[in-house]
Amino acid sequence: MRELYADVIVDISHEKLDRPFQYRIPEKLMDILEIGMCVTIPFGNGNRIIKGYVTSISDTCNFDPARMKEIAGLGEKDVSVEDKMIALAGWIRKNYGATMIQALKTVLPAKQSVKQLEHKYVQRLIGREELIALYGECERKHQTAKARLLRELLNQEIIPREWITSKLGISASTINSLEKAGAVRVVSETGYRNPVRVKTKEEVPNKLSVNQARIVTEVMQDFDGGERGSYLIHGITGSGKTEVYMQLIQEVIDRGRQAIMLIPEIALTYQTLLRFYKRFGDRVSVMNSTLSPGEKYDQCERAKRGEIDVIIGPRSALFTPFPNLGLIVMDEEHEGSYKSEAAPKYHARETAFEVAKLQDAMVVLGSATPSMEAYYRASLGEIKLFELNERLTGGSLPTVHTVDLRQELKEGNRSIFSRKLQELLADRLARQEQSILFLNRRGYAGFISCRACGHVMKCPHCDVSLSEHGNGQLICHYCGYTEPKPKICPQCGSKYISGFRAGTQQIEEKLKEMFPRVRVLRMDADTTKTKESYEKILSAFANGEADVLVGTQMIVKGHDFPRVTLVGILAADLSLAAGDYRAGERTFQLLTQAVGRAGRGKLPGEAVIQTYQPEHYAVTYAAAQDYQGFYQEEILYREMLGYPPVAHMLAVQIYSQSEERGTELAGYLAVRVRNFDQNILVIGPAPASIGKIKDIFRFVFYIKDTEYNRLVSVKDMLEELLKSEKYPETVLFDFDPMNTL
DNA sequence: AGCACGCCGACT
DNA sequence: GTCGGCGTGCTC
Repeated sequence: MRELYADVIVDISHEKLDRPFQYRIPEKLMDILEIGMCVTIPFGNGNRIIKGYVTSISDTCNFDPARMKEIAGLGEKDVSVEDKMIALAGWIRKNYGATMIQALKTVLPAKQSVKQLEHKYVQRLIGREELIALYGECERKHQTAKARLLRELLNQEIIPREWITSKLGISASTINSLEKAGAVRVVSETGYRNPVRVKTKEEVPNKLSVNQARIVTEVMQDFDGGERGSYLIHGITGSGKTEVYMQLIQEVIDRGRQAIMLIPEIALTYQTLLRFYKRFGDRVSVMNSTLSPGEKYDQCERAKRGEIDVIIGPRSALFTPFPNLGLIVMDEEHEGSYKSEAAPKYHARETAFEVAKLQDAMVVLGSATPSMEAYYRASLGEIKLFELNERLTGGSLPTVHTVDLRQELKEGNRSIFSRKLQELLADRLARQEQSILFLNRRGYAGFISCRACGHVMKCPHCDVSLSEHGNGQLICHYCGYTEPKPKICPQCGSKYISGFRAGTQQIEEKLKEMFPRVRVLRMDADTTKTKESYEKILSAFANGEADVLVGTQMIVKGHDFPRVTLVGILAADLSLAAGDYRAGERTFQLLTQAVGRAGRGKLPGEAVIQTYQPEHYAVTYAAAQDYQGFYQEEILYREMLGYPPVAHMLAVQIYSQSEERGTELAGYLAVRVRNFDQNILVIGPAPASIGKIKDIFRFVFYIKDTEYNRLVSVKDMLEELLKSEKYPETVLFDFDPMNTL
């Protein structure tokens, strides 16, 4: 008979206990117990029974077997918010692959900072006379510790506990005995800091249009009927999705429930926040990556106590422990930043469905360019679809010109601006209207190569080309390695070594050559080191301090510029060249959103899409602003090749310091998968497309199957294998990866 | 966090 | 000697 052991974390909030303890699994639980389950265990010298959670199960014991205790039984589950959160961590671990500890860390706020901000105080409960009497008694009995504390309490009615234990050198047992005698009380006063100063609430619920109101009514009808559905609002930019979200949130609050508002990190601007503060006042709070762990913990505590009704934040806001959650809204649902980059690589959309299920809430997704996943689910009827087709401001969709760059070159135009774009730019400058030039950055960083021999300057630590920066330095965007730009080619000695000048800086320079008096603002990773500078550039442009805004990805999102009447997309198809299965989707989304930037105000807009592949469906449908058309064609392609969302995919990534060991392990794991299930499709292994980052070699293989759960069982098998045969390499799992590069 | 253990001064 | 307050350290 095989013995099994379980690692259990103890349900006591204290640093010293924040680690697993190993317990023997009793026979009756042998087949039932799973990772993530709640158990009761005897703990400490008194063997008092407390609650704990199973973080892993193994057949080896790492503790003196003679002293190891047995699990007492199963604990009650799903009562408190915490238990639901831990159940959620278990679900994440199972479906995305990670250790239970990692999963718990993503779901629960950092515990270590608890004691710093949850200030505990010792408060005097008895009157002055009584205190003096007690003090005298202690003095008489030579109870020095008590006497010291009581003397302090004579001057100060309430003293921070921390100060007592450190400065006065009095231990917990002394405080305890005084508490038992009824002389003092320990109170935990939590002085919360709201990270954003609360603005006064101005009641300005804008009147909803007929279409907007219809959505709210239908969703709330379902809700009141006891149905907890999922919804997708497909609304073009400017159609007023945010108003619908806010009204839904209000309705949910009116029913005594709380709401989570998910927003991509980059769109979490002060403007957006302000709208919510104005509507919900101090009942709304923000979660964001710039908050300290302590502040994040504060927010969770406030939510738990029912001091707030709404939380706004990026994907991590999903784990806010509301006592009575009613609604999760996910704006810009297609955004890639909703997928976690670190293990567990969970997707906030799928996780939101699970959170909603656990807490009896509903999910509302919204996007101008819905993800294939969301629209596919809608087509299966799993999600209710709403369309918002009209711009509230009355602005019309821009006229789009598609320019074939090959044709331009043939006709002798070697500039980065097509003749059409030049013409329209000149026209806008003359009319004093604003323009946006958008550079599709992917693979477009100005790399340096030799014109004589073709040698490309690469980072010695990572398998990527170095980019040129303004100051004559070459930099690696993965590890930050820099070196001076060489004068001659290190390969052949030719002096004709130079960059393809096409970064945002070069565009700015070219623009100034062409229109000497043009006022340009540039926005890219260089000019927006801080969040502040990002907002500063945007508001400067909104104030009309420049004629042209040049930038990458980030200018496409958020922010409304009513005076922009021209958008130029300089190289539309560079993201198509990336060659992974989401390239078409990403390109379509980027182009649609970029085009949508033009003509947001009263003036009609125009857009120029410059491309080498004008016939590509992602380009043509984006130019026509035709989401349906794009979806139909793209889903066909996904179906044919068995890609998500029609089928599912698991990327197994192997990171190793040694090239041979990495290759060997990747090969071995792939073979094990093939043997595990003959019918499953395994692709690879191969070195990752960036084969080396910071001197760590990267390998990857892919597994495809129509059933997600089959991939989960493959992952379980590999996790088991990796645990029993300890390897120094890191293996990560990525389900339905966002990119396969 | 809670509990036992062991040290040390005080008192029968 | 023993009683009891009080700090220390451990908990599978």
